[in-house]
Amino acid sequence: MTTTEGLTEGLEDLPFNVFAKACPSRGTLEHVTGRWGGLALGALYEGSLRFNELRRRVDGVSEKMLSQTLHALERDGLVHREAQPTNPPRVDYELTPLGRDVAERLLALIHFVEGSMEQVLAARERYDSAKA
Amino acid sequence: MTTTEGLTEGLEDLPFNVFAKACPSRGTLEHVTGRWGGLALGALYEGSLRFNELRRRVDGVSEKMLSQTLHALERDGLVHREAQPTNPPRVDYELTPLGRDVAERLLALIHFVEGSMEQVLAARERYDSAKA
DNA sequence: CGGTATCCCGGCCGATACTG
DNA sequence: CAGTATCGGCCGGGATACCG
Repeated sequence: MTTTEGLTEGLEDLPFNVFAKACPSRGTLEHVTGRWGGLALGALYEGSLRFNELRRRVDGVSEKMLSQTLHALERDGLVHREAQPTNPPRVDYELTPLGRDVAERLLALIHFVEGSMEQVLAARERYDSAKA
Repeated sequence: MTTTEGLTEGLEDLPFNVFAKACPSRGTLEHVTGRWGGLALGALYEGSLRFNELRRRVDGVSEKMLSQTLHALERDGLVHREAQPTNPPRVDYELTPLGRDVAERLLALIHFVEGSMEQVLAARERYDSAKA
């Protein structure tokens, strides 16, 4: 009971409701859960990383998309960018306190999904063979 | 200490690692966190819903995308589809136990983001005015 | 009601080249 | 190293029409 009630009821009355089309929270949620946003936050949860470290950690991301993703997260106040005017340049990215809180909840989801993949794969086989 | 360790360390050795480009968990995570997947799971967390109820609940989703989204989630074993061969037809969608576990973690993230929007909006203003 | 089929546009995103 | 600029494909996803 305590786990099911109050999670979405009356949400229409709250200032920010992600189920409403025009709510800005939907945009931020998409930055966080988007293709690369979630992986960037997850990688940074362990500690600050430089641009190319992050790029190697998030397998498959292009320079352009990583740059865009980091800018969006920085603008939303989830990531802090620390540039040192040295040569060669060095830029470190790290989570803000708010970013850590978001990343923690995101990682709980990610790890749960990873841990459920056997069940998911089994469900897919059942679904596909039932269709055939 | 206990909250920061063991979250991603050694993940490369686990069977499923979302950070790896080819891992199937990345696909499932995208179904769950995608534009409509997350909202569908969130809406179904309260209880089973019919197709058009769901459509009204998830403001802005088209018939096509809702249909696609539900198929993907059903195939992954997160949503159960119950069709009654009546006239007019009635189809109920509800979360599976696995789907509930996923939705719970997802809603924790969603509600946290909703609750943080004031901070996010403030961060954006700071960012934008610093750029200008 | 609960979908599927088709068309088609915008923009997401990868590839490449270039800069400080 | 840490990006930006530009081009182009492809596909997400909206609109519309149609079906059981």
